[in-house]
Amino acid sequence: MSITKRQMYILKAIIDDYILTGVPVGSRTLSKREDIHVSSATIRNDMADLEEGGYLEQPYTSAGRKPSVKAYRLYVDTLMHVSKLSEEDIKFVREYLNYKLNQLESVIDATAKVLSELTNLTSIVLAPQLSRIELKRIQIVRVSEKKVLAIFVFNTGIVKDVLLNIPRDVDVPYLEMLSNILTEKVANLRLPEALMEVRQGMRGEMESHRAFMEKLLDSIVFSIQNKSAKDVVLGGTQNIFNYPEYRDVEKAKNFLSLLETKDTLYDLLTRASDMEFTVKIGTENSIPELKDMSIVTATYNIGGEKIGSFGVIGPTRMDYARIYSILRFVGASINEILVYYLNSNDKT
Amino acid sequence: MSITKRQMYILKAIIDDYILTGVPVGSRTLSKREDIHVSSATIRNDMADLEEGGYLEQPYTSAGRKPSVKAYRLYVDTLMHVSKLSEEDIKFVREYLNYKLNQLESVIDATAKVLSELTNLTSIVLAPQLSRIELKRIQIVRVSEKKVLAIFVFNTGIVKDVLLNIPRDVDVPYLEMLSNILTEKVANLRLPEALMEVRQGMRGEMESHRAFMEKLLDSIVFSIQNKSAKDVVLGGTQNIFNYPEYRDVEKAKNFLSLLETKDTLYDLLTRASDMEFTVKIGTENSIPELKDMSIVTATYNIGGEKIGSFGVIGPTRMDYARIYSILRFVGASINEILVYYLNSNDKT
DNA sequence: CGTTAGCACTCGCCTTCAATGAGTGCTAAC
DNA sequence: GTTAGCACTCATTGAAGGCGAGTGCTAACG
Repeated sequence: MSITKRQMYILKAIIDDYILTGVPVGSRTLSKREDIHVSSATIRNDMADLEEGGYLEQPYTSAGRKPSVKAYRLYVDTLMHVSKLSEEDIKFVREYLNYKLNQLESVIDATAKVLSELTNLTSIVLAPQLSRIELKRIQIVRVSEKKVLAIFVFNTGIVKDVLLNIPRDVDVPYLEMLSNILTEKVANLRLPEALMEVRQGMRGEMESHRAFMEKLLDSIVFSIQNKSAKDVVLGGTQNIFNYPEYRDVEKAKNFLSLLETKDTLYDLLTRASDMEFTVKIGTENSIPELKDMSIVTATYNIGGEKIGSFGVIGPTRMDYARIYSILRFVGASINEILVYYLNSNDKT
Repeated sequence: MSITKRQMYILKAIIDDYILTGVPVGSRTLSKREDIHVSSATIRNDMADLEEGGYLEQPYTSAGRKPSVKAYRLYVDTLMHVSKLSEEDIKFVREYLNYKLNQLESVIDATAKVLSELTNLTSIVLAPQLSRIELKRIQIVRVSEKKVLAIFVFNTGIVKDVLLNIPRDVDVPYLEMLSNILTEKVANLRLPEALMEVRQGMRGEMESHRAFMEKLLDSIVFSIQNKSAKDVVLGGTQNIFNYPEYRDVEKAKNFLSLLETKDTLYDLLTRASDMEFTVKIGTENSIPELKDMSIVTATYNIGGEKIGSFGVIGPTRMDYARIYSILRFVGASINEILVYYLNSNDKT
């Protein structure tokens, strides 16, 4: 059973219409469109075929048809027409992202905001994954009697620090020495390897160093691992209310609760961190709660390294074409900004 | 027109019942209570009096009565019976707060969580207000060719840092000198005064220092000011759905949107930062959107200094007595934890 | 005079029911 | 292969009516 060209055209028309309105579309509505010159009866026949092929679904006996997951998949893969972003949108992204350029986190926040504003969906942004970046240097600074600040400088220019309470006072030269030892061991390694290297490489060192370093490492491991929840920034969580099909309090509540368990979102995004783009439609998601939601993600880079990802989540009937171009442009913009902000040519 | 003792008792009964159920309470319901020995007719008479006195309201002609803002105010000020927190609750708070004790922010997050869990309301927690704490030291550390980390150590033991891009490379001794000059100028001053002091005290210094310091200061001012939104942490934002009266999507949406504009919440909390406890009931709030919500706040201290506040926000019919004791206990716990965590006896 | 029983009345809420209309499938004709 | 026509389906809408919780008022009672 093959699909005719006209049927394909009708399918696309149905998807477009359904994405726009969220209401199952009927044959008569379609037949009135200017670009369709066949009668409603003909369309009905085609629709019946498409339904048989698994591309359309009927919510109930005499409602119109709505696209199935299979249809959306086809749409995303081949049918949809990705147009350029409008001048306004481009301007909006540029201004918003540049305006907020003072801290790394602000870029993340601004991205979330921009995405949700442009797409009218809930946006998810994952902060740069430090475990993917090579370390350049570790520097330990004495802050007060029992506190030191461990500063991690990464090759991309990102700087991260952790405040640590230490059991006893240490003097500055000792910390400097420690910094040097650590830096030597970890330079050009990624965090996971660096941790292993230090743990193993410590065997030969003095016992007093060892205890201190262990504590240092533990704290770091803890604060890195513990970041999973913190690393996910959301935008436009209320946007779901714009969709009539989520006017139901129960449904909306479910969705919003899902967003609160950021670990799930974190997993979704990290898992997608290797692909430039991913589109998960409805049941294609492994998570049952997401069975009628879609997630579209993209990644952003520093120096060619994919270090984080971002995307949107919403009803399956989202405007994939538009979202695709938005994500593409926003991703490119983030790259630009990060390169500029982090001054990544800095190779001291 | 004075209120009899029995009327007061009935009023309290009505408030208690309404807080529990959210349904306007009728005379018959009350007359069936074991602690009330008068007939429904008598109660009706009393209710009529209380309504005249402005303590009760009728949603519509033949519904039961519900408490007015005036009634809640009376309840909070004199009527309510604040009991001790249950052992379970105490244990819950202790465990949760202590479990999360690794970073200052975690304490804030944990507080938000604990509050929302215990109260079933949305909690708001304000991070420590750095502008209220005296500085101890400023330390500037070179991180890479064009980046320095400005570390602010406060008297309470809190440490805050800002990453700054600098126009040209500077050497370590210069930064050390700068750190010393700055520290000397700002020690024991609060941030606002410190800024003024540095701005004015710079007049005599070398031009080259001046430019650098100005940049430093600007960045700090920016990052402190810009914190307003970041400094507010929410918990249990979905809890509003537990209240039948907020089953209406429109209402819930309004509430949730309000929570998104964190600046408003920030203002509310900072304004309440001087009072150990505040209770704003319904229209007592200056913000019209909050006209049928109540906000209860408390403060937490470090070394006797009120440095932050936290509280809950929800429908006017909240369990003020319970909330009061929860806030009191949580406040005390935060103090303990902060003192311990920050090692505030550290007076280097 | 405070309290109580009784009764008519009000009004939101729920259920029922029929009308509406968008949409389909099928058949017969073009 | 396409179209017109027609009978049928079914969610949605709105009106009607019953239900019941609750009130206000009046009269009687101790």
